[in-house]
Amino acid sequence: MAYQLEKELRAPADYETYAIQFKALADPKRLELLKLIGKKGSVCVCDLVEEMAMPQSKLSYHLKILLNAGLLTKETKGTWSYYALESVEMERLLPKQLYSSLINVT
Amino acid sequence: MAYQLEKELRAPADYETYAIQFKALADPKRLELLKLIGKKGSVCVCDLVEEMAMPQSKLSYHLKILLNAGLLTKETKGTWSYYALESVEMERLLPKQLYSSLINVT
DNA sequence: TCCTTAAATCAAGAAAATTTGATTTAAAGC
DNA sequence: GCTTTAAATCAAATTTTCTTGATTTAAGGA
Repeated sequence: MAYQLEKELRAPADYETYAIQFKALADPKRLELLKLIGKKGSVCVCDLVEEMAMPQSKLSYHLKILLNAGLLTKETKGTWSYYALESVEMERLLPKQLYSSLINVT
Repeated sequence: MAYQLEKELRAPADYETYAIQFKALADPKRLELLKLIGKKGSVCVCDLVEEMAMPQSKLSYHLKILLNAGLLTKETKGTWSYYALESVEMERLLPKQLYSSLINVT
């Protein structure tokens, strides 16, 4: 009974988190972005601007969504920001087939 | 070379499909809805209206999104529509922890 | 300090998703 | 045929998300 109650209380919060993560993934452009980052390992925004053919502010917007969802890490060096996949979270969240298509693309 | 090309051509379409499915999952209310359907096994809309405390048109809207994403099945009997989880697709798409929280909830 | 470059943020407009209540469709019973 | 009930659809209003271009922040070099 206490166990059931605990489950009921915990579920909605978990769903919030999942919803944020799925929302981040719910865009073909952001999936492409993840793939590109996965392929390069660690990339600065300026490189992504060229490769994604996107304005810089737009890219920052989408990177922030992925970062907030816990799917990316960010490391700042000087004026550069380097983004990389948060592989543990990605692997936990994504179906195998998709996950392996996003990393180690040769 | 042909292999690489094939991958390039196939990827965007796959991302579209994944985006549709993740979008369907990107809402706490829809996740609750999936859980309720999973718990009941097979449910008509009229029962869901009561349990989800939602207007009927709103429910139909969300059910359609989940159905289009391939996450639900629909079977019509007379004037009733019965919805159930498309378990194979759900299991393929969802992280284990989430999947098992949505089915067989006692 | 001044200038340059990289990246984040902001504000306004555009587009997409959601909500609402009313209407329509369609099956079943009388 | 008429009525009732279940569910889908529609149109309008609202809310959320996305895009754009300009501005701001912050680090590094001359």
